[in-house]
Parts: sequence; C-alpha cells; structure tokens
Amino acid sequence: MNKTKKKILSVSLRLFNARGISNVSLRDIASEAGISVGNLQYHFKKREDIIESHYYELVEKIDRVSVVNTSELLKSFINISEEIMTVFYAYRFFLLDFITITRNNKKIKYHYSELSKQREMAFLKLVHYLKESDLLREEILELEYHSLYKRIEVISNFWFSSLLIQTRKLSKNLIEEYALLISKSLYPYLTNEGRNQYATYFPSHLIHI
Amino acid sequence: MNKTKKKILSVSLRLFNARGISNVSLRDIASEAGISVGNLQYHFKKREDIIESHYYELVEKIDRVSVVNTSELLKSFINISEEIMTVFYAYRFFLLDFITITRNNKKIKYHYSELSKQREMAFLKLVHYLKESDLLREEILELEYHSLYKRIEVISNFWFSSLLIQTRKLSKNLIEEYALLISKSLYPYLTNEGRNQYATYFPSHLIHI
DNA sequence: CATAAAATAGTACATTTGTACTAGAAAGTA
DNA sequence: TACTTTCTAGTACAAATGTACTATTTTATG
Repeated sequence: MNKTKKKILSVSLRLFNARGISNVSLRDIASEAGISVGNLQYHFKKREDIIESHYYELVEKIDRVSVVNTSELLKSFINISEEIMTVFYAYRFFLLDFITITRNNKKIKYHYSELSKQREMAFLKLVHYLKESDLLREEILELEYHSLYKRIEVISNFWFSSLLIQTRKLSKNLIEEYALLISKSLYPYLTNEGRNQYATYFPSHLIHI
Repeated sequence: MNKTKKKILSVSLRLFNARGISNVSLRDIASEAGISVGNLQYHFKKREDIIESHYYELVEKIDRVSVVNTSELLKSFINISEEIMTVFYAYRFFLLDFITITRNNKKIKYHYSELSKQREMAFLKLVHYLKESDLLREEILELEYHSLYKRIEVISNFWFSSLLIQTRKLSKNLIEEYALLISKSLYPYLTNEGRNQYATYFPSHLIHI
C-alpha cells in the first residue's frame, strides 16, 4: 500500500480511538499526517471510505484469530476471547462509536451482523465439544447456552464502552480484566471435572480459606 | 411546567430516540414542535440543557423504581430489572448515545458513575440477603458476585445498543427478552432451594423432557 | 528525453449548526 | 388602564465541515 495512504490510516485510527469519529475532521487528519486535505481526498474520496477501510482491516485481523486448539478447549476459549479483544482494542473507536457507525453505514451493519451469527455458531460448537468432554454441564434452562452467548456478545461488544463511561481511561491491560469476566461467567456451568481443569489454569481465581 | 417546554421535551425525546442525538438539530425540534427556533432558545438556552433535562428526568424515574419487596426477593429482583429497563426504554437515546453524551458532558458522566456505584451496592446487598435466605450459593471464585454484577451492568447499559446493531428494531416487548437474559444469568448461582423457587416463578424457562 | 499518470496542495463552495440579538405580541399585575 | 414580565418569531452570524475543482509537482514509462 501507498506510503501516504498508510500514514492516513494510522493517523486517523489514532485520532478516532482517542476522540471518537465525530470529533475528528478531515482537516484534523490531514494536518496530523502532514499532508493537505486535497491529498487526503485523493486517497479517500469519501470520509466514510476511511472508516470502512479500518473496519475491513479489523475484520481481517479477527478472522486470523479464530483457531481452536482442541487439546485444551477451555483454556483456548479464554485465550481466543482475549486475543479478539486485543484486536478490538486496536480499533476501539469502532466499538465506542458502534451505534453511530452502524446507523450511517448499512453495509458495515449487515456485515457485522453476519459475523456475529458466525461467532455464535462457533461458540455453540465449542459448547458442544465441551459437553462431550464432560467439562460443561447439560442445559437445564431452555436455550441456556444461547442465552449465555448473548450475554457474552453484549459484553464483548460493549466492554470498552462500559469502561469509558465509568470515568476510566482505556488501556491495553484492561483486556485481562475482560478475559477474567468472561472466564468467570463460564465457571458456574462447568462440571466437577471442568472446575478442576479451571482450577489448574486459573488457581488464583479461587477463594482460599 | 410550561406547556411549550413540555412540548419541546416530548418532541425532542421522540426525535432523539428515533434518530440519535447527533441527527437531531434544534431546527428539527422546533419545526416538529410547531414553534420557532427563537422560542426554543428562550426555554433552553443551550442545546445541552435539553439533554440534561431528559437525563435528570430519567434518573428521577429510576429512583422511584428501586423498592425491594423482601418477601419474594428473587422475583422482585427480576421485576426491578425489568422496570428499570422500561424507564430506560422511554429514554433510550441516552443509552444508545451513551459514549457521545458522557464524552461531551462530564457532569452527566460523573453523576451516572456515582449512580452505578449505588446500584452495585444495592445489588450486593440483595446478594447478601439471598445468601442468608439460602437461595444463592456462597462464592467459589474471588469477587464472584462483583463480577456477576459487572456483567449485568454492561448488559443493562448496552442491551438496547446490542439489539440495534443486530438489524433489529427496538420495541417495548423486547424488554421481556432482557429480563429473561438477566434471570438466566442468575440461575446457575442458585441453591437447590433457589432453583425450586425459580421453577415456580418461571416454569416455562425449564427444559421439559 | 518526452509524455502520461499519479500524487499533492490550495482554494472555493454549499450546507449545516448552535446561538446571539432584536422586535413585537401576549399575559399578568398594580 | 398602564405597566411590566413573559413568551414568541424572525433574522443574522460565525464557525465548522465534507467535498468538488484546478493547478502544479513528482514519478513512472516508452
């Protein structure tokens, strides 16, 4: 990719993440990148093109994460959650301006919507394996794991937003906190064997008396 | 309150909810309310004043909800969650534009932040009673219920946003779905007695074989 | 080297937006 | 009635913003 184009993308990403898309003008990006607005326009005809470019880059990086290690299912699930969140962190403006972006860009909205469906299927497949391995208990409530996924989905999409409204600055080490939250939400569904495995992976999570 | 002022508030609330605050100008509100922009300005010196007015109205209504019925703790918790969400639904623009609003208005940001702390304390108090009544199990993981609260918090703050990005239109009957999600998230922490009670309240949630 | 293509800068424009200001009408009050 | 206060409309303005357009420079190509 063109050197200038790269510069535009890296600068705009930084500004979007820091201030939110609505507080970043094309003039801001151009001046920060040390180029003219005309030049910026040459590389991205529409402002929206910059956002879309970031979005597809984000999606691509997420795609590369989703590899499941079948030997340590439980742990790899937590790891994948964390890795995905790390990618999202780099493009956090997207999650922080989620509603604005999807309101103004139906293409992104539908694309992400499809992506979510795929992620749910992958999750339910994992649940299936975990149950087969006797690490996860059977469902007691109707659609119990579907429901669990829905909760995880909301949290993964809006965890950063939630932090931001709590007067907290975002930083990369908060991703750990997120992973902790996700792993804890899984815990009560584990079988005894599952809990034992969990205890070996995350001994520090357990209460010691 | 003044008739015109009421009109302005009801119209702006409707427009904010439908389009998001950034897509509603003062001219939109004035014309929809059938008044002049000058008149609008007379009642609300700053645009932000309209938003703040809505916010404090929202907070007041939420405050009126929080009454716990001690005889049926478990059920009243679900009910309260649902009632709060019903209030939020009426002011859903606030949750949908959460980041934008808190970014531009530190007063609201800190106020809501304090409110959240209070809500967490109320939740943990409820957990305490539920444990005393032998409906909720003891903690196995460190800060397990704190963690549960954090998850519920994210979901309650961003449930509407999550629906909106999934190409779904918001409607009042979706609140039921939210309450279902919350109640299901509580279930795995219940004791046998808690589960029995749950089963009497929500028999339809259980799997029938 | 000559020509074409790509890249860059600068200017201009149309539109939108919040808000300030003024003047007059309506309502309340003595 | 005479006045004062409250309410309403209309106009104007300054700032910001996305983007279209033109001219110029740089780079690539034959």
